[in-house]
Amino acid sequence: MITKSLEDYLEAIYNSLKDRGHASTNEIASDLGVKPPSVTEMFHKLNKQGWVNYRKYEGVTLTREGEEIAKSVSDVHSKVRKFLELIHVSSEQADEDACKVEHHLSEESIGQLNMFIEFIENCPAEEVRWIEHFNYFNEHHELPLDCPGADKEKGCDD
Amino acid sequence: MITKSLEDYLEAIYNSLKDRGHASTNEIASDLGVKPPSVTEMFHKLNKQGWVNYRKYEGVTLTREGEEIAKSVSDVHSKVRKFLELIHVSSEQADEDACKVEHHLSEESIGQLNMFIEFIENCPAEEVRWIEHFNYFNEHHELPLDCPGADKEKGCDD
DNA sequence: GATTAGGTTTAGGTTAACCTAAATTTGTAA
DNA sequence: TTACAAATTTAGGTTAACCTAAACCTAATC
Repeated sequence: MITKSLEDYLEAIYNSLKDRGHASTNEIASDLGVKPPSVTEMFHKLNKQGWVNYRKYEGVTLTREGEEIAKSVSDVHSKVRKFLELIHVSSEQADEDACKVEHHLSEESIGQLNMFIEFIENCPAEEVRWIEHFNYFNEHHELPLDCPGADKEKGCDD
Repeated sequence: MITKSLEDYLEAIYNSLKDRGHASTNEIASDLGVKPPSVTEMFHKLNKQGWVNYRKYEGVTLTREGEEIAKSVSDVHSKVRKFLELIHVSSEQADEDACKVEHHLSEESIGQLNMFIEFIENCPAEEVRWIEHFNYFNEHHELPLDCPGADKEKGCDD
């Protein structure tokens, strides 16, 4: 079974591989603010689940399944962060909070949050009956005809 | 130190006292989906912290400090729920997610979320340059003059 | 007053996720 | 090649929050 903690490790590994090209015990430990032995232990668990390939003293890589999980967690993270930034939470705090919140949203909430963000980004800062428009967007998956963004180049459902 | 779990118990106790006038082991157990012995154990911890008055076989009441914590958790809960409902998450799911998210938001994010909700509720569904207006509201703590809600009876900063 | 049912607590155990200290491996430099 | 420093793992321990089973209270009924 996946836990919040295992998700955190997968995400950290994913980011480390992306940013540094590798994921070692010490790096992940310092990224997550834990001690190296904790990381080794978790590497074993992730390996047993088939989410990473672990080779002693060398570090880990993600399996396809592990990468899928990591990507989806990371995706939720950036959606939450984006929303928080939209309502003017500082980007450091938004990122920190996203880390914690990312494990606790249902599919439904994630979907709606995404819908909301997409709507705002595609129909911004204009004379807009925005909540009515959002309701329409929510139902039809495209901007209403009288929305200033609707006749522009970019649709809302990409 | 307070933990997510202790917060959950305080909130459940608070709601039980409000809804039923008392908070017994079995009730809290069933509210939180745990077994009675777990509740007894947590009652002891809460009692030791000075957040509840625990009397064996009788249940708990909240101390002033306990009630303060419970109220603030409960407050965050309803803000998160309200926001999720605003973006059309079903109310059951919104409530469920709020339960989990409520423990993980910083003061800053809570404040901004509140600001956002207040803004929306006071400046709704009109011809509104809503994100610009939100920016203004965020900065000045009142609706801009050209906001349809601004000349109505109710201000934005109550 | 004795019995009993239901609620509550105690006793003891499990698990996840951490930790420190000690051992081990690895790569590099003398 | 040997020796050492740094990284990693192993061994063993801690804590929070749960659990089951058994013991214990309490209030109602006979």
